[in-house]
Amino acid sequence: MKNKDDISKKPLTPAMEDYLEAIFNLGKEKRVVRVKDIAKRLGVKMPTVTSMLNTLSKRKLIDYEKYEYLELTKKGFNVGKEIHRRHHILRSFLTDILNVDLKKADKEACKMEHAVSASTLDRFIEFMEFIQFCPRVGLDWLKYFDEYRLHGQEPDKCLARMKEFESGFKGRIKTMEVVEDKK
Amino acid sequence: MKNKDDISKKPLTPAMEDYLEAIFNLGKEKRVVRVKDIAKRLGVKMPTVTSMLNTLSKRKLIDYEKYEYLELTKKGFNVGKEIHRRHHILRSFLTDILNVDLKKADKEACKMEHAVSASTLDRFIEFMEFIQFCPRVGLDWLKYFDEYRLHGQEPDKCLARMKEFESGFKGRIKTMEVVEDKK
DNA sequence: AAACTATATTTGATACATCTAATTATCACT
DNA sequence: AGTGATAATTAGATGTATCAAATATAGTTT
Repeated sequence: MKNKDDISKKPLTPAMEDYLEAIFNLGKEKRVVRVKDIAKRLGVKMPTVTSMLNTLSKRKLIDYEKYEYLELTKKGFNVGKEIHRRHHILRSFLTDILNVDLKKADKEACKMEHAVSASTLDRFIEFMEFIQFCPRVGLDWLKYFDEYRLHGQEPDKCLARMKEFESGFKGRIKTMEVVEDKK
Repeated sequence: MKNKDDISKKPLTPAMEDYLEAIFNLGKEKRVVRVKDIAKRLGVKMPTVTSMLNTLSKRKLIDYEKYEYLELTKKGFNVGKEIHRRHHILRSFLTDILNVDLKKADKEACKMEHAVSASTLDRFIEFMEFIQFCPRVGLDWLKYFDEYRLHGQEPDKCLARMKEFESGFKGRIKTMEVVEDKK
């Protein structure tokens, strides 16, 4: 006979993930996690939270007895942490690279976090690392993106920018060569 | 008395948007759009499609009489086209910039398209334009991202890359100056 | 400890998207 | 025109996430 409800392999819904993330975050911010706070954080009413807590409890993602303090299980903690990580990375991408304002970035990251696989997320990370560390066109370079956004593509400026890049590179190459020589 | 069901200002659900996009795409691929094809495209059963067609019809997004050919209304067409555009742009970003494989990119773009606002989408576009057109580090530059992904950050290579960039820039600056002079 | 307030839960309802099984319509062919 | 195959719809059910109203519990204050 098959397992009656083999719940363990059913994927979590986006809503469940959002609750776990919220509980994870609240757990770091406050001594105890309250229904009221979860409701506020997620913009839902308290009965909705209670109902979801029962679901999460059935799926062994939280320890929960009614009217008592609730805690993430190991499993729930890992999910919450992972979703938080996704949120953080995607929001960084939106704010630091695309220059989206924080509030909007936060809202959109919250939806994107359910759309993007772990491997794609890794690409986002690598891409951001690449921009910042190697070949170190990073932060300066992104300022030009800003200018591009605001003023469009202006050939003269483009030339000027490239000259700046060139001399910037010269400086950096020197610095790096010195470091290399020391080794 | 208020409008009985002021449906016009209710936002569309992601599912509705997916159906409109699918109908939009099928409309371009085939003479007529069939329930069966929509079902196949979206991975749902036919009754689900029928039911959604009724919803879309009530909301004046399609012209639909049962058993007859269906067509997008002007409004539905615009939504379908917009969602298609989002899909396309996000997928491009994933495949062309982050190097995610096409199939995965397609699946993830399909979820991301409901998470990203029009203004953020514009930033994605501008960012991709910026990478490709100005300051023209574009395609070459992305090859280095690939290498970075695969081999990590290797200082020697980083230096080599920067030297390449520098000389590449020199060449381009020359070319551009010639063009500028002609003006 | 009694009373009041804040917090949480239960109950019952709604909306949405989906499914299976049963039914009905359309189309193509002989 | 009748029949069989394909396509579409209806009917009825399920699961998820939400809400408002009513109720119950916990915590605080006098």
